[in-house]
Amino acid sequence: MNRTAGHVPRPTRDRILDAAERLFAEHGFADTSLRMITAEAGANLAAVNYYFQSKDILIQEVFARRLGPLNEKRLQMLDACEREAGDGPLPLAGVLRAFVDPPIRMTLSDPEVGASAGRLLGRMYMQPGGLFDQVFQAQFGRIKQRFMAAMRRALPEVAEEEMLWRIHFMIGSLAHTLAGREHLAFLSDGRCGVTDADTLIARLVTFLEAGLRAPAAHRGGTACE
Amino acid sequence: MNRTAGHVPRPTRDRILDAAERLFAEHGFADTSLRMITAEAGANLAAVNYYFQSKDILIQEVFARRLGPLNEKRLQMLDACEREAGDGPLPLAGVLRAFVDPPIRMTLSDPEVGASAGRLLGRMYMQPGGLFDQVFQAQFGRIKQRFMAAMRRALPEVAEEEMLWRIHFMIGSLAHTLAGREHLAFLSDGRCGVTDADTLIARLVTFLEAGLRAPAAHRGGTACE
DNA sequence: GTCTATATGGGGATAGAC
DNA sequence: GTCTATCCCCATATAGAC
Repeated sequence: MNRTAGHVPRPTRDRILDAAERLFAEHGFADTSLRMITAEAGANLAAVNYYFQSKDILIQEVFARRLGPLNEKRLQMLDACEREAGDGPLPLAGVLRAFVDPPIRMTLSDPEVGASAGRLLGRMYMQPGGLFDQVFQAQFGRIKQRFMAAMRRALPEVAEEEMLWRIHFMIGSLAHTLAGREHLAFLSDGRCGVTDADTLIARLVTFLEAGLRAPAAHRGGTACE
Repeated sequence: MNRTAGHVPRPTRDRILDAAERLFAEHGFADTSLRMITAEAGANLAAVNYYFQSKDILIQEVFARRLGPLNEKRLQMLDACEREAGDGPLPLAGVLRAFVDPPIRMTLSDPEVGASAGRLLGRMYMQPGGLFDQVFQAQFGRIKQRFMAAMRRALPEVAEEEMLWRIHFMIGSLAHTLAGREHLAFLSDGRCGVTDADTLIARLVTFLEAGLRAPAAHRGGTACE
C-alpha cells in the first residue's frame, strides 16, 4: 500500500518522546518518573540518558517538538491575513483566528496526542520559572512581537495598557480551553462535550473579539451595577 | 499599642500552613518537600505529621483555609446583587463582580500572601485529578450551582451550550489573571505592573461582559474574515 | 544501541526520648 | 508539643557487559 507493506515500528527515541508527552500531561513533570516513561514506551530506563542527557533536556525536547510547527503555523496564518489586508484595516477576527486556530486544531485533531499536547501547553502556561522560561523565551519571542503589533494595528482605539491586560485575559481563555477539558465537564455536569474544531474556534473568536473591542471601563463602584 | 505590647508569635501549625502555601505556589506540590516547608516555617520535620497526618492532608488544609472565606464572600455579594435586583432583571456586571472581586482582591490585598494564594489557585485550576477533585467538588459545588443559575437569569438570550463555553472562557481569564503575573510581565516587557484592585476588576468585568453578551458566532470559514 | 546492576541522594513517614 | 534518629522506598543517573 505505502512503501514497505507493513507498519514501520517507531524508533525508540520517538516512543520515549510520545510516552513522556502523555505522562507529563497526565501527571505533571515532577510526578512522572523516567521509569514510568520507559515502561510505557517499551524502552529501557537507560535509554533516556542515552538519547537525552537528562530529564530536563527530555522535557525541553518534548515541548520543542510541538511548539516549533505550531508557532510556525500561527505566523503563516498571520502573514496571510496581513497580505490579504494590504494597506487597508487589519481584521481583528483574522488575527485572533491565526492565534487560536493552530493550537485548538492541534489539540482536537488526534484525540489522544491532542489532549496530551493541550494539557501540556496549559501546564507550561501555568508553571513559569526555571526550565520553562527558556522554552518560553525561545518559542514565543517572535510570536509575541508579531501578534502584539498586529493587535495594535487591528485595534488602534484601545489604549496601550488596556490592550495588554486584555491580551492577558485572552491568553487565559485560550490556555484554559486547551487544557481544561475536565473543568468543562465538571461545569456542565458532563453535558458539554467536544464539538468540532471549527465550532470551537468560532465560539472563542467571537467571545474574544467582543471582549477586546469593549469600550473602556467606566470604573464603577462596588455596588451591584 | 494594641493589647499585649509586642507581637504574639504565630503558632507552629499556622507557620507551617503559611510556608506550605508559599512554597507550593512557587514550586508546585510534588517539587515541594516537607523538609523545605518545615525549614522555612522554623518548625521540625515531625511537626507536619503531628498536626496533619500526611502531606496530602496538609495540601487540602492549605486550600480550605483560603477557599472557604473566599467563596463565602462570593455568595454574599451574589446574595446582595440578587436582593437589590428584586424581581427585575439581574445585572450581569454585578454577577461577574461577585465572581471575580473576592479572588482578585485577595490576591492583591497582601502582596506576599496574595501572590502565593493566587498562583496556588491557578495551579489547582490547571491540575485536576486525584486530590484536587475532592477539593474542587467540596469548595466549588455551591458556587457552581448558584452562579450558573444567576448567569442564566442575567443572560437569557444566550443558548445553553454557548453559555457553558463562555463561562469556561471566563474562568480561564480569571485563573490566568490570578496566577499569571509573570506572563503579563513577559508580555508587556515589564511595562505593565499591578494597579489597584478596583481598576483591575473593572477591566476584567468589562472584558468579560462584552464577551458574554456577544451575538452568537456566524461560523465563518478559515479565511481571513 | 540495548541491557543489568548499582551508586547516590532525597523523599515521606514514624518511633520514642525529652 | 517538640525534638533526634531512623526506616523504607523510589528517584535520577551512570558504569560496564552484551
